[in-house]
Amino acid sequence: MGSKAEDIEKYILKIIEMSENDTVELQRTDLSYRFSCVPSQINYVLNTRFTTSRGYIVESRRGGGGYLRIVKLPISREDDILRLIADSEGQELSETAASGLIGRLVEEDVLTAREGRLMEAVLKNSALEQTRQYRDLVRMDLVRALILAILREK
Amino acid sequence: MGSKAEDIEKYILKIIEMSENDTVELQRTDLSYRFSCVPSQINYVLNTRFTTSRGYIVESRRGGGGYLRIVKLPISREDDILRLIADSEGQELSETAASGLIGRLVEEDVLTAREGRLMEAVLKNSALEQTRQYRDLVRMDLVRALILAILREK
DNA sequence: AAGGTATAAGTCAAAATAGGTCAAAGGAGG
DNA sequence: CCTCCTTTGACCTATTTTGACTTATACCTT
Repeated sequence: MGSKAEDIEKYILKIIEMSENDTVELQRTDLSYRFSCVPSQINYVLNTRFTTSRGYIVESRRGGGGYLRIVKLPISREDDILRLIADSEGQELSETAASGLIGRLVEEDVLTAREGRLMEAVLKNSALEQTRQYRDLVRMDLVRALILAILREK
Repeated sequence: MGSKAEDIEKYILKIIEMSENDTVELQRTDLSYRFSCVPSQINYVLNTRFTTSRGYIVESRRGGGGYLRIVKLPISREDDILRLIADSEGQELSETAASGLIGRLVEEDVLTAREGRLMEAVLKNSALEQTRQYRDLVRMDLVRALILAILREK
């Protein structure tokens, strides 16, 4: 018995499929009309199906001319590190671990040496001073954002 | 569907691009006619997009023969950057302002385009989710760490 | 020179537009 | 009935659009 959420998922998958560049932009209200559901069900579908761990990025903008943009990342054929990171929601990352990770990314030529240095600077405890007890969580978030940005470049 | 504000922004960017000396002078009423909007929407676009953090200065004159003059600031010298961080302690930096700043650093070849993209990703609200009410402070810290790292290279 | 009028831009806040969050209610299967 | 997923709605936040009111400058008339 297919749920509405599933239908919406399939519809989005279909239009991503049809798009070149694996990116699709749509409006939440339009979609909710098309499927006769409340707008927030669209968020439900996005949150449960189009997650980073499944290889999607969802961006949005509110207000006039607002939109939802769903980007499918070419994640399947990437190496293990990247995959791991994309799936790191809620995990922590110490300064040392981050530094090691960045180092590996540089060694594997995912980042240039300079990119590595700049990222390390930003990931240092001293830069995350204000976040105190959350800093290892925040650091993980920053690294994830970094990795997603890299993946996004295709 | 992009917003009207975006269209207006693009139009202004285009004519600045075409101008030599990166200066453009136009009339608010003309623009509002061209885009079928109220005049004050032009101010909205100027205030939200052509900000100093993005490297623009807007001057104007009222009354007969009035005008809006938008100047794109020339490449800044190194001490501009220094000054920027010098008095950034405890300051806040919004996502928009950060994005404008990074854009400028890229234009000035302080950062490569890719470095800029990666930094922007890390400075996004979505990456700073956990910090919530401190996020503009944290963002400033991150940018300061970035700039200090750049300065240290030399 | 003073004052009035037309012209043009500025300010500010309300309204409109659009997406986000969260938690309660509903429903299917074990 | 218990659990998990889905559906729904009330309330929140962000961004843009609009308009009423204000201020500045130029020009014309006396």
